[in-house]
Amino acid sequence: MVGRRFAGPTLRSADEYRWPSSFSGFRKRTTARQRPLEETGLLMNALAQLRSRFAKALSDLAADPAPFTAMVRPTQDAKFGDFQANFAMPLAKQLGKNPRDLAAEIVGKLDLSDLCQPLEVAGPGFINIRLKDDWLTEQTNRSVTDARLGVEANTTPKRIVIDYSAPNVAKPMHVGHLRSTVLGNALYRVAKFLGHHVQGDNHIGDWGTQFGMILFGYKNFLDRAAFESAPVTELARQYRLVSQLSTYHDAKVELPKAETRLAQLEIELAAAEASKSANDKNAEKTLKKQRSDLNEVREQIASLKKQIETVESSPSLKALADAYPQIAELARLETAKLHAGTEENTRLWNQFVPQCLAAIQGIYDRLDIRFDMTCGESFYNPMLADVVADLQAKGLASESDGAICVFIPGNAAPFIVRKRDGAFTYATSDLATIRYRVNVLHADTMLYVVDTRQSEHFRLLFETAKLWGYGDREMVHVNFGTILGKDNKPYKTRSGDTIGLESLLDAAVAKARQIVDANDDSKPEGRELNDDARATVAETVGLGAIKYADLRHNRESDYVYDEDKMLATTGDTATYMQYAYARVAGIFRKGGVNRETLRNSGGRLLITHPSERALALQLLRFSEALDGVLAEYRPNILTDYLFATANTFSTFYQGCTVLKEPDEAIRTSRLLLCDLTARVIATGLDLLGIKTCEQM
RNA sequence: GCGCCCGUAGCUCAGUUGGAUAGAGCAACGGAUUUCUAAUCCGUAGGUCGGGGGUUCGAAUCCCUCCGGGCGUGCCA
Repeated sequence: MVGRRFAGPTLRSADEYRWPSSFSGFRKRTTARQRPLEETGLLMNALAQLRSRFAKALSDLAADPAPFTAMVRPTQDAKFGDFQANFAMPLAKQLGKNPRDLAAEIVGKLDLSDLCQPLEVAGPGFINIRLKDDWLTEQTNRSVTDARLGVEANTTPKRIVIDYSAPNVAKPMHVGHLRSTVLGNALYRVAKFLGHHVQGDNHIGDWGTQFGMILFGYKNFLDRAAFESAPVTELARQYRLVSQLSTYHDAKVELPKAETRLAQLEIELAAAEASKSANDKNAEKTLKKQRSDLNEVREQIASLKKQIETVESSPSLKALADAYPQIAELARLETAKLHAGTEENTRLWNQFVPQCLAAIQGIYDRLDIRFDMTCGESFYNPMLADVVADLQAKGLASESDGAICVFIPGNAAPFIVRKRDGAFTYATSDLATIRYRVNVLHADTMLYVVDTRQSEHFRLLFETAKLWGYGDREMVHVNFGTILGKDNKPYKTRSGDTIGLESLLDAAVAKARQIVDANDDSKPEGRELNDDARATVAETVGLGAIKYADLRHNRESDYVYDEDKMLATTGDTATYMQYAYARVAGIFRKGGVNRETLRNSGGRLLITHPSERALALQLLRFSEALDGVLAEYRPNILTDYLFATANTFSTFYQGCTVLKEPDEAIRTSRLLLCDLTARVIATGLDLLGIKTCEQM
């Protein structure tokens, strides 16, 4: 299971975590808040502008025009124009009118002549909208000189806390941390770019049983020399060792039980098969279930045997296992002592945590992942007793079977905030976190970028938080699916171990290097990149491939980790976008064009070819794509957009000469399009946490 | 047992919350190049949106049911 949640190293004052008083780049925008959007002159999002116009026309037809203006959207097929309004049918029904007549009526009282060509009513009452080239060129000209590429910062920014990555710092990060980290970071960047006040919070695991294992290993099995030269590696080895021994003893106990159960299931199945009468659907179903249970137990047994075999095949491991039959209990004891605040364990913990964090930071640096705060379990630990007491005082939590639980109507499982043994759970910690995020950070919205398998936990958590008095805040479980191997099972090594994140990155970069080498070697005029440059490109391409593959899927789907596909040089991959960017960069390099000068040259966009219009329109839709990402926390909307943008550019570049264009005004216009394309692609990729190269 | 999720082209996946003739990529096939970077572009073919029923102007999308698969499920996080 993916690690998640565990607390900040040392207790820090709340002051450190207050919202920054200044958000440079956003403040100016917020002053425009009260003015109608069109009057600010900043609004370039065509869709928002159209909706706003339609809202006026609908104001005396519908009490609340919002749901209807939401039905103004980009067309799916260019033959219907650029946008379409689909509200006439439902609105006509509500008003008891004919939809086509209503559409015509609205078209009649709407003057959009500055924006688009005359509106057309089609089919049962669709209103088709096609932007005027004049308006398109005007907007594009504005974007060219706009640092924000025509994307308006939100006029009513929210305070958003995004909880992502959240590894257990006691062990190396693995493939299971990839999605939360990559997805969370992309959402973080997009939300920030759109003007929200965002706090990226790494809710690390630094207070749980894993630390007990490290402490036990350190005290009993430490290789002092190894620890002194590479402390984190040695601590990770200790964790693995203790965990392995403890698993071994568990497996020894579990194996006979599983075998008994297997035998029993086999007998039951045989009996059921013998007595089954033909065409009995219920019996068929039961049999199926039994076979599936049987398989499950067989797999469990195989896994247990493997765990046992691993230890017993190594004399040294076996000796350790025999010497410490109670190792799990002993490790738990170390955890308990840490929680109780004994001098030695506290001192060791204070020594280890910063070292572990520094190691993890190495991966974050490489992946360019940013957080504003790192508060995990240890940070919230002192608040937990009070959380439980408060829940009890308010009558929300009660004792059941020795544990303190919150029962949410409609949910069979209780939300356990204190175990029978008195220990708190991550439920308690999550509640303390919500209270902190609301009371101290003043969060309006709290996002949890966590594996979908924990959705039940979050349902209970949010329900409990609502009852507790935080119902006015938005809490969203931004859930995501599992990364699978090619066998369609959760991605593991052949021997069944989880895959370390570092080695995953290295493998992708190494593969990218081969591609970069092959491509550069085959250039008509010989290689262009020295070894250092190739290494940089390979790092950019390799890491970009991993991130993009993760982000381009609908987050809720599982997906198969396939290095060949994610690093393919054709198709919907980061490489394709990075290449599109490098091509544009090459145009400026080759033409000796200073892009800054170009932008301020006063040159205007001229539409002389369909692919120029298509590209300009596509570039103006950047803002729509970003809004789409945040509407449902789906970065794949941005990957789709970027792929379409790169594709539209390639088509344009195929059909339109740029540097070789003899007409200077047209050449300038096309250079402006190239410049804008490069900036949109680079910015879009950057918002996904993906880098670009000037040359590749 | 109960709960949640999924099933879309040969493969991998989108599908803007109910809109027009369901879209991409890969693979396949056909075409474009004395390359402003071909890591490219254009085109062709490929579908009972798991099956059935229902709701309505209109369904891949909402409801019911069946089939197939995944995940979770009282003291791990």
